Amino acid sequence: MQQLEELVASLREEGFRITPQRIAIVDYLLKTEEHPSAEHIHKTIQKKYPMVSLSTVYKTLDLLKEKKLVNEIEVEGEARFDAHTDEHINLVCMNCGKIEDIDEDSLKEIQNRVAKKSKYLIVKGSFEMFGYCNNCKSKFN
Amino acid sequence: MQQLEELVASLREEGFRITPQRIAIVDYLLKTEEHPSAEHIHKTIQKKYPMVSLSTVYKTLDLLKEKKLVNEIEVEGEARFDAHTDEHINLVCMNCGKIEDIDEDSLKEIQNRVAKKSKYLIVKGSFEMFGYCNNCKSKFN
DNA sequence: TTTGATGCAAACTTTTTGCAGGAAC
DNA sequence: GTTCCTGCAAAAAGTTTGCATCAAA
Repeated sequence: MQQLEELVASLREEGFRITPQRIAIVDYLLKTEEHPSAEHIHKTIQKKYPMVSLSTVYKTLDLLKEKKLVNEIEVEGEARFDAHTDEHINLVCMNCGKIEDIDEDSLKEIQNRVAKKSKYLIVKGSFEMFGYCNNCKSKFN
Repeated sequence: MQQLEELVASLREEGFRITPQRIAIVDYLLKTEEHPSAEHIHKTIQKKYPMVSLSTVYKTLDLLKEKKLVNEIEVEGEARFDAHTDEHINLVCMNCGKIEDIDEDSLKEIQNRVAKKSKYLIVKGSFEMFGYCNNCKSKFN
């Protein structure tokens, strides 16, 4: 988990200006485990910082994605964001919508095998698994 | 790979009507390896069958998804469709946009491990890997 | 003949863009 | 003071929906 100060420093070093809006967005992304959508980020940080527009959220997320400081995953036609940039599997609960991360040591191994088999140069993997979480699964057995 | 006749029979058995539009869509999906978008399906089959509207494509895709006769994957905010419903890894070339399938025997094993670790009931996995295909990769080394 | 399917147009959702004003440097 | 960023409003892109018409059964 990165610290706010580190991320802000990275942005400053790249020549980007540090604005209250950017701090609010980055701060929230680092603290949450929710894999929020742009809309959700916007609504949440508006409680604390009412002066952040949705388009600024989108523009900041683009910036952070480009600098590899956040990852984007797609769930049901909506982009969701995650400042935990280590490779992991996203587990999506099809009932309550929760997204959980799982570190999975064998991911790298799979990527290597696929690379060998396909002759692709693999840059990243996106692993989403869908199912029912521990709380919800009793309803679907 | 399923045959057109089988798929059409499945639909008929479920009580759905067999229309020229549905045949055109299903026929194209079975023949292509392109993982087309709805828009692309529409454009392509219009050459042969000019009387297919985009909303019918969407409605038919919804039907096929529901009946598990096609899978949907998201690439860059757009839904892409695939009649190859066996579990596999989708390899997306970040240069030319091609999507290739790879059967990967260890997928099931990974799913089992993740299920055990997370206590989730895993229903399906979506595995996309992004990189550069054999033709494009020389440009990115 | 009786549904269910089609196709248009309009609505909706998520994301992107242009630009004038404002804030960071 | 200069340049980059913000936020509005408008547009774009992808998808869904309502409804009158049409065709499969």
